[in-house]
Amino acid sequence: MQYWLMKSEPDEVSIDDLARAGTVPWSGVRNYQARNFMRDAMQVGDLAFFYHSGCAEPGIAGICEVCSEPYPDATQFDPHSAYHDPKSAPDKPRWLLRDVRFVGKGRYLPLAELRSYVELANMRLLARGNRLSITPVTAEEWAFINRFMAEKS
DNA sequence: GCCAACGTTGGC
DNA sequence: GCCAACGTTGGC
Repeated sequence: MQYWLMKSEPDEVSIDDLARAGTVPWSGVRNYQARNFMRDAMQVGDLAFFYHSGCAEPGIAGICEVCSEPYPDATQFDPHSAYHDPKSAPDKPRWLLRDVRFVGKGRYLPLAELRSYVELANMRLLARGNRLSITPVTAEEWAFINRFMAEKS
């Protein structure tokens, strides 16, 4: 059992979109490190913070759960998709993803607030220059942040 | 295998 | 829109 943080642009898929859909494929990851986390390190049942990026106030919006084994990201083979990868062959797919399931929505935790806690000083998300869209979260970080999720907003 | 050029991410 | 930081590409 491991914990994760997964970034999504709310314009594409927000926590409310996930709540409505129930389950979504985590498509569009085109970074090998993030792919390897999904392909190799994640396990069904792992929990992840759902993070909103590329928006006015980035931050943690809720929690989701890894709910499938890895399988090829269909968008890589779609010439009309922004995530199309012409170098990926259907018999040897380059990009694998997992499905994630909505677990809950918490008090919105802005990035600026996360940065204010010394307990999170070493969090991967907050590391200088971090751009990874999927990062591991330690059990300590999870517990520390998770208790804010239950607060009223 | 090095490394410069380029593209992308993502906060601000 | 800017720009720092990082990843990828491709020539050599």
